[in-house]
Amino acid sequence: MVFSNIILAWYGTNKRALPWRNTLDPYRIWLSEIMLQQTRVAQGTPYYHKFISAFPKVEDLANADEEVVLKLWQGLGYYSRARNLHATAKIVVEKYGGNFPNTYKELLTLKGVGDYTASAIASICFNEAVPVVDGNVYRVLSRYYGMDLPINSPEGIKEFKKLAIKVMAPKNIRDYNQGIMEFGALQCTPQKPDCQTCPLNISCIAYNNDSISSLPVKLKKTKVKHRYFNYLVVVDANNQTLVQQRTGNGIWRQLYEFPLLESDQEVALPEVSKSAPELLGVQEDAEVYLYNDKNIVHKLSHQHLHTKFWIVSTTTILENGVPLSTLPEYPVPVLIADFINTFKI
DNA sequence: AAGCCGGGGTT
DNA sequence: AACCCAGGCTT
Repeated sequence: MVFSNIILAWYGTNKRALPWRNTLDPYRIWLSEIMLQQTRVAQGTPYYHKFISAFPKVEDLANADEEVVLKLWQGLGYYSRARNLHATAKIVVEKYGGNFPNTYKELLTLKGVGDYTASAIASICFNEAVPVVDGNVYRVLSRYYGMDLPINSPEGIKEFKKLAIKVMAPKNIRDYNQGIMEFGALQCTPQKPDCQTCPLNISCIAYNNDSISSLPVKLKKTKVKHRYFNYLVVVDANNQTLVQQRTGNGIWRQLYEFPLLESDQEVALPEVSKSAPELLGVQEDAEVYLYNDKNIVHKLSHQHLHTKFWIVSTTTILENGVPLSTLPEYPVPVLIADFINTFKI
């Protein structure tokens, strides 16, 4: 039996009933694919429902305020996906009359749509014979065909794409693409794959070489950078505080946070008491105290944020202050959302 | 070609 | 603590 036929057969009996599997609507498929980039199905699914409910059609998403989109995206991470999602919705409405492009090549021009996502939409919605090569596919192909090229090297990317084209099922690419990904997610898992019940084990090179655990090969590891965040949570006599929007190219662009004092190392109370009032534009006699006794270490994939929240209580009435009660309306990073949820004066 | 961009689940 | 997740963009 051929590889692709086994994948198709396996998919037929093992596929999950996922919310985006009952439609071929490009809007819904696109939305699900963007949300699932580097994101597990279980984590993305609630967001898919929220978005479909808030924005049933691409026009609804295009017409929404960016801040509303970011707020709905809050907690899902990689927030550039939300900004690109919104931009692409506008393009689809304005340039394509509300209809998504129907070819891999044209889909590739959309913001936030790369090789994988263009292939996924083209194959699932339009049955175009282009293979998806995501993390699941790298794993399945590297093991079954014994490919030990690093999956994140330029040669590896090229060779795995060639192999993926060679072994795909062009006549039923829609099910094959979803099938090989589902197979990677459920059967050929990163750790402890279920090789005993695997329909491909007899001809799987890695299984027969006992090299399952060493495939796929991936280069380098991300070095974690340590940063020290001091958030200044000012509270004035009217229960107002200050928030600001992050700019630049770093983390959490366009999300909101409290005024931030970043330092190379830990900062102590006297230093904060001295600099906070002027930085916030409040009176010198403001009362400053540390809210969290121990550092909150917020872990991103490439940064550890050692965070202290400082409460700055002042009699000054903030001119640009916002009521504390409105904080839940702002799109914020999880680090800030967690604080807001527990903060009681 | 390499680095950056989140948050959460598994082991 | 390390690894990975239905990757893409920037430099």
